Amino acid sequence: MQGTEYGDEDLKKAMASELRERLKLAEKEGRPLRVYCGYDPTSTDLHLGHTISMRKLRQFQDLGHDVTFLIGSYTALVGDPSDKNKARPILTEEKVAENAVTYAEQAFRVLDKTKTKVRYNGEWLSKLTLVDLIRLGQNFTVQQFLARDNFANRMEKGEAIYLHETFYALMQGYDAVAMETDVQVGGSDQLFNIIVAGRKLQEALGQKPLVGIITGILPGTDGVQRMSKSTGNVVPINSGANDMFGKLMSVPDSAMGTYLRLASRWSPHEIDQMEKDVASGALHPRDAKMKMAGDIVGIFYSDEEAVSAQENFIKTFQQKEVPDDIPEYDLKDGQTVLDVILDAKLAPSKSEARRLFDQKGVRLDGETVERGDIPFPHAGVLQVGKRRFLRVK
RNA sequence: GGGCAGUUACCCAAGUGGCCAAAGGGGACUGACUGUAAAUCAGUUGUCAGAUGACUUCGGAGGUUCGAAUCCUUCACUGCCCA
Repeated sequence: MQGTEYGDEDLKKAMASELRERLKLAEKEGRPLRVYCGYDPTSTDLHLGHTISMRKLRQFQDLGHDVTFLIGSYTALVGDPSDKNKARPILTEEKVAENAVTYAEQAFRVLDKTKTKVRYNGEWLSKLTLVDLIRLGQNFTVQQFLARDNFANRMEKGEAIYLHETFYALMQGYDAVAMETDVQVGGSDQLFNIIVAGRKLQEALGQKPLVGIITGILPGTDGVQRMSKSTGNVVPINSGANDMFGKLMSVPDSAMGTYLRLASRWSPHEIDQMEKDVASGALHPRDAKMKMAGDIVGIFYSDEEAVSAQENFIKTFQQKEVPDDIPEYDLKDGQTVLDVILDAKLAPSKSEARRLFDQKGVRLDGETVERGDIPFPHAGVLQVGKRRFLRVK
């Protein structure tokens, strides 16, 4: 039950003991537990936040259980109201299908491909009739839904709560039924969907209610808000080791503990020790964060790549040197510095580029370029801001 | 179906005829500093133009006015109350 977050001790105890029971039962029946976690393909890229539950799945997998990576092809059409204070725009079926393809593939950076079942919940949800849906709805009261945090908040603020949003929990609950789930993994924002909807529906339909494994929620690079694409604070898992390392280094110190606990490979004991060392001054906070970044990068890439990402980072940001692999650009006749910046998309508009010059944010081979309307002086490395580099030839 | 309130830039939000390219906050970006793309401090944050200039923007479309984010008409959307 490591790294779990129920927000309620009693619930946690109950779930832990149910899990023990369930394990015993499964052993008696000589079968592994059926474990799943669902992911709605609402964007093309998975980020670190998604992987917290995936790593839990991986643990079950390593222990020999039967793990399903469920792609919420149907639930994505509705949009989960859980993590929102706003209704999510409804995706088209084509978009969902397109996203779904890239999802599983990225998931295998964490999960064992040979032991993972990939399924789509459209498989059974598309077959439900209106009557079926109504029957499912009979198991819940409106009050139960209105009591949920997110709905209650929106209610209070006078924001719209659409009727279709309430279907989401029913759909997810039905997933559990369709797969005869023993264990469902999900973030604490899924508490209602898992513990209330899933368990209730299973019971109502004559199954043993599932055991919910509720993981903590990873904050984004701002260190406060939940990691989510729409907030723009994500650490993508597919953007390269260097980028991932850098993004992890930009996480504020205050969120380091959460990151270590949820996303690193260290045991709680090792993490406690690390925090003690930082507190006592034995370990520099910057170095602790580097260790953290290196470890997490190592999970998705390799430890070698993590080391080189770290070297790259030190070079670029601590010693302010030019990183190794940077894009190249062929200078054309008569181009000004401004032209090059716009053409290479180092700035989105002329006005913005001009501001960068005013703010001394443009350098060529380390020398500040004061204005953009001059012909490009000479070949060299053009740096815009801290992070954008271009080798101009 | 009726009544009332609302829709402002990436997000929240002020502005109720000219002093509005539009306060404030968040975010983002840049710089300084540093322990890092952390923290802190300062600046920038519609587009275009060799400055004080031009153009587009305040839900959509029309209109009144010398002049509209602000007034009127209409349409769309949201909330609340009544049914």
